Amino acid sequence: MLMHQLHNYLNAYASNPVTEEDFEIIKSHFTNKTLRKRQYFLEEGEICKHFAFIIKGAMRKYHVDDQGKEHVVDLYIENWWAGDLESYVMLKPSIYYIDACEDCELMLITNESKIKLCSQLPSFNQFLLKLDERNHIATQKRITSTISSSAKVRYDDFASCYPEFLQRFPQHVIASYLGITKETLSRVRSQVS
Amino acid sequence: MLMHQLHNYLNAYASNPVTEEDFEIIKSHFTNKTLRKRQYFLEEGEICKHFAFIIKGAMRKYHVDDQGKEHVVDLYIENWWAGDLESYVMLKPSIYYIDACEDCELMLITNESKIKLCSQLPSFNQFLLKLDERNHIATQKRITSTISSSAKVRYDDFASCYPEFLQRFPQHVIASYLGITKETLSRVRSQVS
DNA sequence: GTAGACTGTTGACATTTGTCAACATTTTAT
DNA sequence: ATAAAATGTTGACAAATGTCAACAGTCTAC
Repeated sequence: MLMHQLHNYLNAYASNPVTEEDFEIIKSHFTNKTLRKRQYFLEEGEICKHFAFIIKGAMRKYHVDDQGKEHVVDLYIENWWAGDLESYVMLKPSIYYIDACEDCELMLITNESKIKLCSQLPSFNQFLLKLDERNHIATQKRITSTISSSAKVRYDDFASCYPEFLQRFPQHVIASYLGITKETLSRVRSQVS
Repeated sequence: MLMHQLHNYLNAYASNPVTEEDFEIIKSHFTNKTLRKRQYFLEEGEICKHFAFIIKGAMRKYHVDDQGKEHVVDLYIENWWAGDLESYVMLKPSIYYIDACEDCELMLITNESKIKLCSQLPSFNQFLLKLDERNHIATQKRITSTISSSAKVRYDDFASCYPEFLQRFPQHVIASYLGITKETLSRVRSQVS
């Protein structure tokens, strides 16, 4: 049963293990969903009603600008969370698309369920705090890298930090995530490090 | 007494107001500090023992690369928090500098105090969660802008989003925050919007 | 199995941004 | 009061990256 993957994941971040009973409570707040490759989880203009815990598969979040160009903002694989927080908590129409880059198995949770879970289980609340912390740190690093480094250095950093992502996402998606064109990425890759 | 500014700030983010008694508890976990312009709050290699709530003044966080160049990662003014989360929670030497861009009055809190406060007062925990949420959303927008837009558009967005910052920080600091040189910013500013 | 989409590479050239140097003003320290 | 540091602008040129077009290989849907 794939559900236990979330249990393992929670335990990896909790200060003390999540009991079976607590996990039953947690489980009851989630629903399951599968997505085929290239299907949307969220489209621009929609409200992001659920956050998705990825059991299996890969997804990306991107923004389409006024010239119709896609800009990849986030990449997700197993054990990550996908969603648009601003839309989720403020009930605002999202400016992002989220779609599946591989067939996906997801566990979904609404904001109401999340809030209920947080008040019911302080450990779940703590877990979310830690997650935000970790996310904040990673994002800070990404910004530092984006404003400080050349395309080549950014790619090399990305490749050493997330080697698995190179196998899971096509190059033009990674290029967009790094804020460069697919042509520049192709050229940068052919240079020796 | 400047302390009440923190109280107001907490109330602005709490789902229900913080009582006087609760605020006394909160206050007891903070210490005061003043910084003169250009003094360091944190230097590279140090562990960030405190987070600072800014009562008055302006600060910046920056990274110095191998070529000795400064890259501004964050700008802070009144009612913002300054610190390096990664160093703070993991007790790792920081790679950042944080210094005062104006004379500052700060309220400091250690990580132990923060943790204690969170378990003592669930409302303080909730408050931090909301703050992280808000921060996450702002950071997401910054990344979207950085990877998607030209120097001119990034500056215009910044100027309309944080007009006050233009008055409080010198141009070369803002340029660095936007990931461009001061010369490019100077040229971009002289173009009509 | 075939047509069309998706992916990745390369070349020629354009555009954006950076680099370096010079200079003028303003602010700061003594 | 004065020298030094910080700030902001401009010009000439260089480097990085983007744009557009052509092409080839792979995957996908029917």
